Amino acid sequence: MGRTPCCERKGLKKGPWGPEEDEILINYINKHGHGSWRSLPKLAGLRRCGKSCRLRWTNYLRPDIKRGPFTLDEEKLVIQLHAILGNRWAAIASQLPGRTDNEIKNLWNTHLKKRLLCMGVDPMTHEPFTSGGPTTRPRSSPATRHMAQWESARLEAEARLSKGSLFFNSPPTSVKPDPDFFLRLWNSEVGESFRILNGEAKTDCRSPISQASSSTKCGSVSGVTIDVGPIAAGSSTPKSSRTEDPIMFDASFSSCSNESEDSSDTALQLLLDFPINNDMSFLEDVDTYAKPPQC
DNA sequence: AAGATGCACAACCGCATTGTG
DNA sequence: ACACAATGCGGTTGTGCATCT
Repeated sequence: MGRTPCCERKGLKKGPWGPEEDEILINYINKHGHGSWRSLPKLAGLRRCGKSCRLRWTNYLRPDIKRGPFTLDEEKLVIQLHAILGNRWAAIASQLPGRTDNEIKNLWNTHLKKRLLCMGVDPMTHEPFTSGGPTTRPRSSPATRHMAQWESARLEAEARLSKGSLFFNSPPTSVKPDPDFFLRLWNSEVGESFRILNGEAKTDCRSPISQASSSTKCGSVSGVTIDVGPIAAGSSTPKSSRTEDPIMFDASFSSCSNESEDSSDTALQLLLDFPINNDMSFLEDVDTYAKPPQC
């Protein structure tokens, strides 16, 4: 019995949305909320499937969408978060207010990936390519070095995590670290310290977003205002990796046990090892690296 | 000026996960 | 505990626009 395709019904429109459809969708959601996406198109009078409506709303019509080009800081953040989280676009997007996973995915695939490649950094592993790699850029460039530093720190933390699965109360069989840990770390006071340090090192490393509003997600994360997350609460399950959860970190995390203290120290070290002085100047130097070796 | 090519972005598809009866 | 429906997510594709030849 296969799954029935969501748009299998005849008469459902596909392809680009027209302005009148947008208007219908916006009006309907403003008035009633989206409720069940499945039934929304029928109720709103749209000849679209619910999935298409949801996508259109979340990626394009939502009022809080921030349009326009990514700022340098946003790009930096995306790269840093990608190093931590991998292709978990939704999780990355949750750290960039007003940006959608789709948008970030596109940014990554069209710009950042290429740029890293040109720098001699493997966009998937964030490791520098060894000689013979697809780049001609010297291996010891600062950006490359920092990526390598970060990667090794990340690996170290992963190793520690798998070793210390007790920290998360996860079953011994669970060797795979929860990538959300890194996100929580990023959002924790440890991460805040890291950002502050970087902020001191550079005149102002806050993104324009957080400059504009201290209550952005980026800003709010620095408020280690405690929201006991599932991990911190010791109830981590695989399902907890869902990214809709507000990702806040329990400050008591660092004091739950000796082991966790140790983890916290390592975590701090991990973050401090990340590109010192937030040196991602290669991003600013787009022209220098924009053109691939044949790049 | 016209066709070819590349790029950016919106949208779709299918699988995974979660919710519910 | 199970089956099914609903939703979320990531990968991929299609299309329109800009630039190049």
